Amino acid sequence: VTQAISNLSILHNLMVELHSKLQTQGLWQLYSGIEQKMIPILAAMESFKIHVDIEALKKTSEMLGLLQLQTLHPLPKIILEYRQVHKNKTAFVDGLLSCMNKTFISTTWNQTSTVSGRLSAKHPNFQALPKQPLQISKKQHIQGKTSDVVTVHPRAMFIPRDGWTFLSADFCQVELRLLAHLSADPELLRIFQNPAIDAFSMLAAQWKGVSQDTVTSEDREHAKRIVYSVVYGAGRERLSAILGVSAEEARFVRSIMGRCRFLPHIHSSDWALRTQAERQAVNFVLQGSAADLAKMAMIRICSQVSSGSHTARLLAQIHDELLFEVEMSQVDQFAGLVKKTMESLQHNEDLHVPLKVSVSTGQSWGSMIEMNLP
DNA sequence: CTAGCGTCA
DNA sequence: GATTTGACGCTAG
Repeated sequence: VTQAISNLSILHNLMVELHSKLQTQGLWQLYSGIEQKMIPILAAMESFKIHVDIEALKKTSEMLGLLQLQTLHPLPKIILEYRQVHKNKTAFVDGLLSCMNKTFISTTWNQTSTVSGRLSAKHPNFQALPKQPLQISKKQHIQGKTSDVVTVHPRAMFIPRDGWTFLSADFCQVELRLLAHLSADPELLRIFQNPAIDAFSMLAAQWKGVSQDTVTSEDREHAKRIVYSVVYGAGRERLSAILGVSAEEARFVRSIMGRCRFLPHIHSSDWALRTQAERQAVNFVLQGSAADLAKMAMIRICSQVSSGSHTARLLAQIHDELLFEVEMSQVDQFAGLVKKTMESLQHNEDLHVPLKVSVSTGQSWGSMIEMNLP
């Protein structure tokens, strides 16, 4: 009973406090007259059931699923397609055109706009151009079955100047490797010790129960999504302990290079805020450390270029990927330099896991082919 | 799950 | 009538 009285007393104090706050802001009327009265109404609404005609739903779903081709109405498809086409046009054609300067673009790179230390790009956002070609059906005549398909590949629009070629260098599974290093998980470390293994392909193969060389790029991408979801979401509790994230009294975390992120809600009593801060903490350590590595790679490579005979230019950074433009005659040599410099960051930073870099070249950013390097 | 930017409604 | 916002599109891990 005394407990109940004490609780009531707390409630009362809260009420008085809230009342005065609302009143001073002129919100009391709104609160008591409208919002408070809404509560039981909404509660009732939520407890009621609105019945669904399952058969009709199934039929509808079937109809829409059958691409609602020329049967019934062509309009919905046309609208949906129009929206997609229009969006693609505005985003990847008009958007690009508005950034054009004669025959080229040069995007703006933000150095201080992310919490993790990553770069961001705008005008255009070179880091978010579609990877896969977009397919849009061109003219779907109302009667005719002529479905002309036009495919547009935004990345293929970017080409090197005459006599030069694109060369891109990619840190393979960089955040996962950093996780292996920072967590010192023996299983993960063992996987990465073998340079021939592609961790995501392996996991995809296990996941779907097929042999590893039948894994499609979609399967691999799927496995990758799942792995990162687990690492940054479900695996949070175990990970935060391993990465020493929440154990500390400190209200911030650091990347391998000491970049830090403050997490004011890490000890919040609000579950949503606190768990979000925990996920952000785990993510920051890995994403921020990966950003550190990428930036160091950029610095080291560019310094070698400017002090040597190479004429290569760094055109863009897509987080774990560096895109260069290289004179044809220097491609092979430069490829070796880039790969070596990037992979040697392992030793410079005393990582307990090897770094792997894959290098590809091409005559457009949409058609890069991996090089075979030692 | 975590980071961004750009396009709508 | 113009301007701001939240959802979703794409990217990266």
